[in-house]
Amino acid sequence: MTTAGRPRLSTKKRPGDTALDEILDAAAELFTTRGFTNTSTRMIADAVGMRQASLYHHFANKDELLSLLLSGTVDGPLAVAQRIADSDAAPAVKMYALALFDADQLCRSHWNLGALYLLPEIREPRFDTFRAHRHALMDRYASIAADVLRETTAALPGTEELPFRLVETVVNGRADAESGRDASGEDYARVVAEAAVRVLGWSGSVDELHTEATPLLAHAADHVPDAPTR
Amino acid sequence: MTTAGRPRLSTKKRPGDTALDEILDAAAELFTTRGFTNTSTRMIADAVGMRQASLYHHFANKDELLSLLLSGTVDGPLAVAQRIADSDAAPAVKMYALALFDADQLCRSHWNLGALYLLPEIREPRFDTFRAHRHALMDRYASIAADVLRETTAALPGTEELPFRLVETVVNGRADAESGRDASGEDYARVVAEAAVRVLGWSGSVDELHTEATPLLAHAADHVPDAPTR
DNA sequence: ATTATCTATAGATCTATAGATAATGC
DNA sequence: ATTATCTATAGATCTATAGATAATGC
Repeated sequence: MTTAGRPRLSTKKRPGDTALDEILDAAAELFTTRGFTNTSTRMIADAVGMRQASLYHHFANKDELLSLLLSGTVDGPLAVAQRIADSDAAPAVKMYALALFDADQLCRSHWNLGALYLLPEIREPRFDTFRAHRHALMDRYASIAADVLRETTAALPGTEELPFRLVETVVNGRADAESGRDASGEDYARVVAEAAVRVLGWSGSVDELHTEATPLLAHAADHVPDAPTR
Repeated sequence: MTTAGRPRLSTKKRPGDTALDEILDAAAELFTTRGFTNTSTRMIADAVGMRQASLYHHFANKDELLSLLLSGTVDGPLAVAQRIADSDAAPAVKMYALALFDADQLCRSHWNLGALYLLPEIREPRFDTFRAHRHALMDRYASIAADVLRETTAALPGTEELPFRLVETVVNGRADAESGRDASGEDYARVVAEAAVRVLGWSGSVDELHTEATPLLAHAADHVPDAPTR
């Protein structure tokens, strides 16, 4: 049982139900490790096992490929952040839960998709709807962080930016690990989530936070179209 | 009073005593904002005010330009880290001082030079002497962090990676600020340095740390060829 | 007939080299 | 004579389109 269309010269090399999924998998690997401009459509085609020109049957241009990957990674976290913010949990629990969810997702995705945020190319105007979504997520973090700070001792202005930045560091850790460095412990996500509340001056028990965050997350992450794990 | 050689068609557009300095200034701006492969030698030449081919009188190839910028940014911090590690200050003071020095330098450099570390291209083997230097710096951080952790309550494994990662976040903050987001408070460096000891469970006074770190830094940073501020 | 691939290639880059030119320095 | 620029261009890409081909679906 094959499908319609002329057969490929090469056998299947990538996971995915559709040709576009196979292409996105290869593009994710190459864009995150080599960068966007430094990855040619020929390299993607070779990694998929089809001819360079054949790619264009599945998308309009190279930019669209990056856009598809980007939109798959922000929408989930943003929806989860919204639900966590709307819950009636304590601020520290919200902060911990949000950081844990995002850090965990960044740790577990098959390719280091968070590294796409670091690509210089996404600062060009054609990607600014993506950047707007990402800034909305940053604002959620800052708002919850400010709530936590109100309950602890005075901190320097700018401290509310730290939790979001800490979560982002998962990306750097994975990138360095891939270029020949020992992997940062298997649950670096918990390290980051704990740090996110510690930098806000929260000094209570993290085990308790974790216990409270778990059911909150189970609810918030329910039915949310999360980023592809592979 | 001009100099030897055929005159340029354009007037001087960049700071620098030599043509190479002018070129490096333009390359620093373009590589940090647009990326390496996505910046053509023609763009650099236009930004300097000379012809594309004329650039090659001052360096052998585009890679060398990036190498020159990279080596200017790690050597200073590594030397300072060495002197701080060799001092007899308390571990928390060392950690705070090191983080403050690096974060401050990353904040103040004319262009966001730390963003060069995030370029995917530097993972290619031709840049691995740079990566080795950078890993040496990471090891210094981890070693001092481990000393601090030994004096505080037990933490999850992997926690000793956090101070280095926190310092790196200065780069992300500046990059986001440049693409149209409010600048993170003027002394974000102090926020980061404080966070670096807080995530290690250190709960004493940061003002005291700062007071002790200042003379240590004055000595450690003395006669060190630091990164170009402009 | 429709679909998904293939081959071939146009047109636009981009890096780096070759050789001419216009200054200063001796 | 030496230096730093210039003009011109070779050779190697790279993206995207045009049109042929080999399957399935009806």
